[in-house]
Amino acid sequence: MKKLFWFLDINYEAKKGKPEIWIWGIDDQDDRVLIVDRDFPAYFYLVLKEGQNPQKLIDVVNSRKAAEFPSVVKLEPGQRRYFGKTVDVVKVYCREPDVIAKYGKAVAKIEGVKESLEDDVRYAVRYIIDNNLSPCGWHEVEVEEEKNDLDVQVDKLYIAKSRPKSVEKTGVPKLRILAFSTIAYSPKGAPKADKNPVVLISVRSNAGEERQFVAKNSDDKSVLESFVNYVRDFDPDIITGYGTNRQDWPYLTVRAKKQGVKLLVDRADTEPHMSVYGHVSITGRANVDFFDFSDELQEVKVKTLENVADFLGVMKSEKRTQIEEIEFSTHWEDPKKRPTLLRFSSENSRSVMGIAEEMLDFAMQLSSLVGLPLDHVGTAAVGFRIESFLMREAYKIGELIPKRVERPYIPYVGAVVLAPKPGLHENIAVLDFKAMYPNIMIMYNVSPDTYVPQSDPEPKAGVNIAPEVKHRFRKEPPSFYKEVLSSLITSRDQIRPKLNRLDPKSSEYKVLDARQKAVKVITNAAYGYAGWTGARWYVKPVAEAATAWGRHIILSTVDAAKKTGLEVVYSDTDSIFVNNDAEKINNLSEKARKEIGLEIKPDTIYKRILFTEAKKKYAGLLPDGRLDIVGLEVVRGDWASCAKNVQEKVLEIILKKKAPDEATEYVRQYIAELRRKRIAYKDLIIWKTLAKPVEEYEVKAPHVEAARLLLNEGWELSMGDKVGYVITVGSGKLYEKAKPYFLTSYDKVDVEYYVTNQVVPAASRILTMFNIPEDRLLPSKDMKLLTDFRPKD
DNA sequence: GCATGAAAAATACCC
DNA sequence: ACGGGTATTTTTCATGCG
Repeated sequence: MKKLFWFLDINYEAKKGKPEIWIWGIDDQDDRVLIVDRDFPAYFYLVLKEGQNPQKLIDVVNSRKAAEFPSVVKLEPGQRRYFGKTVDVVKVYCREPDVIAKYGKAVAKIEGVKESLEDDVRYAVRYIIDNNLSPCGWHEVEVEEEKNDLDVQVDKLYIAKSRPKSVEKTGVPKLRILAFSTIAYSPKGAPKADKNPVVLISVRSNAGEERQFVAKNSDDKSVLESFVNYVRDFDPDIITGYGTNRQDWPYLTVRAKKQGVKLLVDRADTEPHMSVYGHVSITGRANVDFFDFSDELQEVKVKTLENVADFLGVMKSEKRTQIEEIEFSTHWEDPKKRPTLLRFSSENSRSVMGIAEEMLDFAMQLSSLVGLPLDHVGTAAVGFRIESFLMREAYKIGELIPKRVERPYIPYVGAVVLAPKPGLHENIAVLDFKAMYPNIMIMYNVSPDTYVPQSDPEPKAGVNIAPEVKHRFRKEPPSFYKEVLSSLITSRDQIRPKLNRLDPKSSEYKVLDARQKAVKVITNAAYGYAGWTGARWYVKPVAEAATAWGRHIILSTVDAAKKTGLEVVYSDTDSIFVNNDAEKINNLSEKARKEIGLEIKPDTIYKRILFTEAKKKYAGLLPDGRLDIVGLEVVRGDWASCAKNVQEKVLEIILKKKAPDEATEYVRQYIAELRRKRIAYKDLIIWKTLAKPVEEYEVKAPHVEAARLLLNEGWELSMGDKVGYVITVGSGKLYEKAKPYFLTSYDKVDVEYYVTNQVVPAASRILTMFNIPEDRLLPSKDMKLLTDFRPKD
């Protein structure tokens, strides 16, 4: 019979020495199904040296089969492409997927064999690639129903009688989604899984059901058991949380072991386990940690659950309960405070569900586009997402997948940035080339498979030669990147008009918009991937040529703009800022289309814009009255809010009223308030990322010393964590005065540091442009305050 | 021994 | 664990003074 199903998860099992692919899905009857494919061969390729006879090599492998390669079941000669060149290969089929890495290595040493390829492609990945499956997409497969004697939690179990095939059907079945959040308790310091219990687990389903499992007498055995029972009972397709891959799951795993509870939350009667890219795998369900998608939200600087939820406008109807981690213990211990902790935890699980509602579509579209299962795609770094996408595309055109190899890093020249004309400018248009690098690669056929090394003769069809660097790329046939990027751009162009016809609140709109975003992310990252030394398809000249053409294009555009009579006040990479003269702009864009072959169009219009001397920093007033602030302290996460708020206000006064004196007065007032400690404590916190383990730092930096204090108190910190600190009074170096904000208090804060090193520099950056020296920003001693309220902390 | 300034380390931004 | 270009702060180191 034919079965239609939506792809949720995939895993590989070895049953009695025979590999099985298990695909977990949901069918069009809303049944949860497991489809088992027992008939998919593992394989890798041998690439032959030029002029070798494939049959000879097949004979050699066969003769050594009994001793060395017992798992080989078939050897098949053929041809593939490798970096655009046709090569002779032998496809080596093996009974067990686990041997291919080992066999590949051994067989590569045989005389006449150049190398082995694709022996580093995992079995389940292989299955997705070869069958062109789309995670989070619909498929059709010929199946036979089988009795469920595998003890898996599904409605139906099927054996695949054909390979699944992706079908056009859109939409997502009615999924059961479970959000959860946990709270652990330790009397002092950060909770440690080996001794401190999980006293509270809050769950929330997408049907709106809310539950809390609360420990009695700080014993978490029943909490764990109830949680496991609830999960099994609710049987979610997606289990989601925030920070669960790094925090909750590992913690729960240790607690469960400690308490002798089996954490059987999956559909196959096994416990959660670590999988590739540092994600926790829960067989048969998708474990999605939205912290892994928080990079997408560049505006959110400190990626806490609260900040992300607030940014997305989740939980807007109510005031949030805020409890610092350090206060969990007192809240748990105090019967009066405990209800607040329970409320806090419940709000957390609701925030997670809210975030899921906002971001799950994107996660699914990305998963479906790049071919990584939903639970993997979040933890995979950008480079691996693209690579996964490219591996699928390569298979379709018979291009072999290069091995991952370590290479030295050699820098190359990137884009041009022109010095801005400092000061205020009125009515400025930003013209930019849309998707410049992808379009360059398409136009000049720039790709790993079309690159012609210096030593190679020029191909018949001719070459495109990059300016400056002189790298050559075959004009024909259409390159790998060209095909891939063109189809991405086309698919996005097809989505956009559809969006205009839909209600932005409809689910159809949300899905399409998410698709469009996923496509954009992948398209834009292709250039960066090309220049990444870790890439399988790394070819430095590809990235180097793209930027060389980019420089050439933007510089000739700047030139043309000037000739047309436009004044260019700034330019960065693919954009030029000019006076908003519609006719001249039209001329220019017409000229660019004809002479360069790329489209340059007005994007943003600024009623007024301010540049300082610095590149990559400016602030503009938009037609609707909003400010667009770029690069300045206001948009940086590593400045205290007090400095950012003041700078923003200064910019607003300058851009809207052109009143530097008023702005100066504002700063003076603010500083007077700050010196009286009337500015909120949280506005003094400076957040910085811990980019490596504390021990590896070569210098004593404030945030590193603050991190050290946290570690001494038993808090856990790892790479990528943000450290929030304040500067306290005292003598010596700055790093000696930096303290984690929740281990000190306002009365110890050195407000003069914030005046001198935060507020004044941030304000001065702008006001210097209007000849206002720093000392004019400092209030006189007897300055009267406009406001007079009691200090708050 | 110490002030001074340049260099290095570190971070976060822009596109 | 996608690129290079850029600004900025703080620490660290080298230098020269007397």
